[in-house]
Amino acid sequence: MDKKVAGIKDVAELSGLSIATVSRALGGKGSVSAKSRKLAQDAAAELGFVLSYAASSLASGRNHNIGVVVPAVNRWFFSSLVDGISSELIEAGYDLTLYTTSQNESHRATILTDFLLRKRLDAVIAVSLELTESEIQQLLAIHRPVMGVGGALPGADSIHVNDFQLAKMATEHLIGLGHTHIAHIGGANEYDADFKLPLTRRSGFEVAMQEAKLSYPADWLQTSDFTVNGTYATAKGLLAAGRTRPTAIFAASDEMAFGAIMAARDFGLRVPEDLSVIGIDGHELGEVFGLTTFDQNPRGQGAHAARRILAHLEQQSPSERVQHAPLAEEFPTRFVVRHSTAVPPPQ
Amino acid sequence: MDKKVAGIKDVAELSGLSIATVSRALGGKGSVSAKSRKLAQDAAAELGFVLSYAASSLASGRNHNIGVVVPAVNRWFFSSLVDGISSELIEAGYDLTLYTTSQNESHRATILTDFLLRKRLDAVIAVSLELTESEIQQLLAIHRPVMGVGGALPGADSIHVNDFQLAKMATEHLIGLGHTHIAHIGGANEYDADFKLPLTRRSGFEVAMQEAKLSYPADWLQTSDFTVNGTYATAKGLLAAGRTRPTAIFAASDEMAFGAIMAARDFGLRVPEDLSVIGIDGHELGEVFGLTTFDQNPRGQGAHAARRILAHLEQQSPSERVQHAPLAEEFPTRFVVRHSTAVPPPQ
DNA sequence: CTTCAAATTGGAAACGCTTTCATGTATGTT
DNA sequence: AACATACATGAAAGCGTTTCCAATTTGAAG
Repeated sequence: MDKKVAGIKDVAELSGLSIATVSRALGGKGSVSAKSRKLAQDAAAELGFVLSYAASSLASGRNHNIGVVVPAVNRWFFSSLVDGISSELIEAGYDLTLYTTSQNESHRATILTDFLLRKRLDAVIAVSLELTESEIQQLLAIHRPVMGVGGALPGADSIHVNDFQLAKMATEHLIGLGHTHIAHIGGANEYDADFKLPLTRRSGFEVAMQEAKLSYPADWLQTSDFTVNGTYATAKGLLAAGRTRPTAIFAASDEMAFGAIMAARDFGLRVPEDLSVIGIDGHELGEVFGLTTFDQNPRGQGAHAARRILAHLEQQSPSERVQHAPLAEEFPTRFVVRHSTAVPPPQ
Repeated sequence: MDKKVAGIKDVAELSGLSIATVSRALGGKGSVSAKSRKLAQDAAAELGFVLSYAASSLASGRNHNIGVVVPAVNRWFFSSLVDGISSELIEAGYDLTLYTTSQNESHRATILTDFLLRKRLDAVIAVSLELTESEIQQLLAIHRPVMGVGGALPGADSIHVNDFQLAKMATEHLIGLGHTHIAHIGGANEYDADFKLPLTRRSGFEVAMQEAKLSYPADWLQTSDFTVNGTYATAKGLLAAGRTRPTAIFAASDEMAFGAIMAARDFGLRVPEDLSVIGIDGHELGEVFGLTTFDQNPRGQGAHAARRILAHLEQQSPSERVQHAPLAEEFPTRFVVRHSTAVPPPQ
């Protein structure tokens, strides 16, 4: 009984218009008189008709769908980015197709060929993901703009913060307060794969220390995963009683900083009186932890990236899109001083 | 110079096979001899050809794409769910299209008609989202299975935890320890829209208290948003000096519990010696906070929901899919006792 | 060496729109 | 009033697969 789902043809019939006009009316493309538009819309509503994306895409080459590739969604930084992207895309009437790479390293390749390339996407936003030049070329070859977030992508647009500088400034903040015993907890090497972010931040630390002519025991350069839990454990090792403790810790991310603060508390160390902690990120929990950090506003970065790529898309039709030189944009950060950092305790 | 992107026709030519056979070989549908398959695949690889989703979808009616609607991605619970869903879908070769509703209430309607219904999706997983019966019918009418997570959806499958029971048990845990002065911080009414979760958990608290013949001042029934920050502020009010303090707090979510713990610390209250705190969720930070909670494993829930819906999809072709009675499944939780709860302090 | 069922294959008709092109028609100009 | 211009509209040609159907091959069994 339940007939076939209504097609545009049915709408045309019911409204007394041609298929072409109905398409224009509903798709909002060509010029249609207000009267016809209403006619078409009413008929569509009556039939419960909606345009089929598949058919539209096939015919027009436009998908209204943007792919977002993130290492993981359940990490604050990435989910904030996705949130920012999502809000812009919905606004613009675009779908967002989400790909997570880190659950299974082997999926990474699959994702690219099987999903990204299958022409379902109009563009791709790759977060903290290192695509090879050839992968990018593949994408660009089928006229899909690519935008990197969290690091430069060879040959593609990108937006990122200056990780080296941030790390250096964070360290210098501690040095400026008078600290001379500073430790760093950075990302483990295994996380270096994408954009070498942990490495970059560590360099910032090292250079700042070096410039200040400060040295530190080798084991004050710790690594852990980027989680609170992982860093909590690491920091416990670092702060264990019976050894020389640093008076300040520069954590490569806010979540790591939280872990360090929690660990410090477990040892009865007060922050910042006994131990200063600084992070990088701008995590929402920074507030209750009173964490001093560099806010890099990932939500804003996501929104910005989305806007950039949308602007690019709206520009022209896919095939005649201009291929400008890749633009690597630096996203501004904000230094947020709270009360997790202070002058070191008196000797 | 860069010719048109290769189509299946080109592959057919290059491989010496017919279009039909190439389609079968690459799509993995009908039966194809091993020889032909290899021929087709080699030719496709040589031309850098991949099937077009749009065309495939149009012709087959299958999208290999599942929509996931969540209130927000940047909240631990939801992002964990999405993570679980994502990992299952990738495994199965399905795309995941993400919609977030809460950034702008007005988008909610748009999302449904403009996105969900436009036949781009094979199925929809709605998280903590209350669809009206008619909305669900629309979805089902176009043969799109719908699955609710976090609450029952009228007429659709769903998977959820028993919020009332959980809340009751959490409260009873505190009562069992000997607490008589128990406060509850639940979700604000404005968040009741979807599935009345805050309300349900509050009832669990109230019923448990009532059964134990315990009373409490009206203002020990606090509400806040579901965030750490928000609850931190709320808890500060609750624990403010110079008033009768509860000896235990049941927070409606782990994040709220963290906020309460942080607030307690600011007042110099030790957890659990001076104040017991219990939550619900199984948040990863529960570990470092030592939080006693009910782990409802959102990642697992997501994965489970994904598997269920995939099983449903693989079953038959969209149109002949059997319309079974809606199945509301209860997802198991795990009581995790850590050290945020203990017997109340001596009078 | 037949015979028959099962496996493979190719031709061609969908799938449901968008868009170009050509043709009117309303609007504005001098 | 005559002519140019912009807007509206319909017919029809794709868009790139999948899949039905019929034809052909293959393989096993007799």
